[in-house]
Amino acid sequence: MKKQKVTFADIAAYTHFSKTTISRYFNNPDSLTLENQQKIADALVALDYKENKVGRILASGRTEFVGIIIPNLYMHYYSEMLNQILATYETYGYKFLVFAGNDMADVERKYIRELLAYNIEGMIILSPTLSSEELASYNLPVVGIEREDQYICSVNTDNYMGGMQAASLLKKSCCDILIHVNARMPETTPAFGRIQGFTDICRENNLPYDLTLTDLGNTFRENRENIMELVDCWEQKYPDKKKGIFMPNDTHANVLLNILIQKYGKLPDTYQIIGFDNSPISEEAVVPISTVGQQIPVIAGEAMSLLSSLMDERKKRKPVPLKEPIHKVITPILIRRSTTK
Amino acid sequence: MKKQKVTFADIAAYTHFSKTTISRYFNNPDSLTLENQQKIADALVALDYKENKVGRILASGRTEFVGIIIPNLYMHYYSEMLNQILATYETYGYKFLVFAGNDMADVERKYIRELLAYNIEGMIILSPTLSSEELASYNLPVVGIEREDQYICSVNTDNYMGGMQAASLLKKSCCDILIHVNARMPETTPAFGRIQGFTDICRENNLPYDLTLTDLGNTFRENRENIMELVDCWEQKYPDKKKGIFMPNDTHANVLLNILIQKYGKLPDTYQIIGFDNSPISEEAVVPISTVGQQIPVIAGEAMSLLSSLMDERKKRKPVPLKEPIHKVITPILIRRSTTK
DNA sequence: TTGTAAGCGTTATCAA
DNA sequence: TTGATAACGCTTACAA
Repeated sequence: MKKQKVTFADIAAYTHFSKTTISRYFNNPDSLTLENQQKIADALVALDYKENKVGRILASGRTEFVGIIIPNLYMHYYSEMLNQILATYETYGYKFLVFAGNDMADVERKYIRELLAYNIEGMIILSPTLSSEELASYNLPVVGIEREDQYICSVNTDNYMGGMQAASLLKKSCCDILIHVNARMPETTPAFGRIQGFTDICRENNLPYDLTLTDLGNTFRENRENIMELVDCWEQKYPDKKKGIFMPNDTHANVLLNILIQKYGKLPDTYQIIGFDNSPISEEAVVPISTVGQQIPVIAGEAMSLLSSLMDERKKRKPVPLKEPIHKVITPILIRRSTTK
Repeated sequence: MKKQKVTFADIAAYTHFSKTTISRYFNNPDSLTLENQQKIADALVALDYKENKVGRILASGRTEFVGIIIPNLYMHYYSEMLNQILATYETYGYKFLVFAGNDMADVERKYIRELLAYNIEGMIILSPTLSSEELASYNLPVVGIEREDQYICSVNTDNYMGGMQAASLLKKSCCDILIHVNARMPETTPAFGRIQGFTDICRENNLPYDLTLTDLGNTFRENRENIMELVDCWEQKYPDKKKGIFMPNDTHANVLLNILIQKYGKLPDTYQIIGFDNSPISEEAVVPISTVGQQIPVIAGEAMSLLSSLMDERKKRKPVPLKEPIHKVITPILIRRSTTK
């Protein structure tokens, strides 16, 4: 068994064509006669040729690589998004170099440097760590997903709509007080729209509401403790009132649900809960949780579609840079399960 | 702003050294005088040089790419494993090209062909789809994780030990009947060891046991329906008996738990449940679920350590191929929570 | 429709 | 310690 690989030169020698013709066979086969195409095809089989894209990259500059920076894969939202992005390989053919940044700015910068060293053609950024201004400065097609996006293209869920959907559902459930728990965040974060959508609906309908902007912590244990405190607080402030609670995501909604069930043996009629994301936990909870569902496959598809067009534009002889970043918005889907009436 | 990139040639011209010397500055700086190192360092800054690894790959053949084929990222086990594998970048510097195969053999073959075209140096395979014999035939360092591994190196959880741990815990809980639910699988699958470990403990201790080897389906709905049937069946076969149930994973354990709670309002004393994996759901369930915990970070680390050594060996002038594949085994950790006494 | 020759940005081999 | 030169495998003018 020989170690050396078959190259265009070998095929050329074997078929008595030039390397150029072999290259053309792969990139522009119609420019060869059918007969010669066949000859080369036979030679490929005879020599057991395996393509080598590194030479091609060097010569053409096209790597077909896209870099992805995610915060982590621990959260289902990110892993499912990555899953769906990877699946676009079938459509666009781009290969993905994946890094998990874990919220460390310098680490992410290092990853980006590494990605650039491999001549990636574009990036998809799910991580919120680096500013869109910095990302834009790399002068490379970039699409952000659900993160601050002032200077870069992006695809986001319509968070405002999601907030409205949640508030409207709780309104229909005849709650006395509508409560939204979320992290404190800058107004430039897409998720900020949820807070606005929620409060706008409450105000429009003169519904009493309570906005609890607080950090619930990073571990399950912290989440649990913080949410238990919130429950105590609500029961003091709103005894006997029917509470409609919009949690920042399904994981936290599930924690709340379990706390209530552990306390009362069941979900009391005085509580309605709605989550966000439609992650598996919302369906798999003891009481299936109503939620504002993000359309992850659609978001991933749109992100790659957008990135692909940016990368195509850049390959043209006369690329026209965008005057303004493009922002796509995907409507969430309200999913009614058993934690709301 | 110029588009063209700074190359070694530019640096050489700027510093009046040769390209070779510039290359040496990066690969073997000690062979230059400190003074000249400084000159070049200054030039890099002055010219804003960005390294380009494509040329290096072409010239050296070292891509520092590792291919990963996972079944999907939907299941927490896989996404967390990927997370931990990606994290080894900090240690080994290998970049990861990730594909999700979704159980389609031909698709996975296509992915592997693509990976080989990029001269990857090795592969980590979590997908069970292709036989280890086929994987070995690619003549590339390969490490399998928790899959059939006759002809390839691998890292697996000690499933036999896991099965014993589960059975022992249920024994301590004084169950009248020990039940293990799992899929029917070939004996070459690592998970088969769980069944053996479980039954061996039962036999050794003369404990009555019930092995239910059945396909629970691929969706939550199917899981739920199938497990509800199992519950009915058990209650008919073992009325009034204390049932100790070892489920194939935490997701299924949680489904069982929820079915019981929905039926009885709480987890009845006549049921003990233990899952497998220690995935978040086991901790986040209404009643925290006891489980046999897989040490995912350890497995990922060992897999890359093993793969790295295989890849290093292969780079030597006189590589010595392994006579036998290396199989590493990682001990699982029993985690006792509230579904067992 | 096909071929020639010059790159692409590094590293490797020799020689000095 | 440094340099000249030839790879590495493919693409791309330009020519025929």
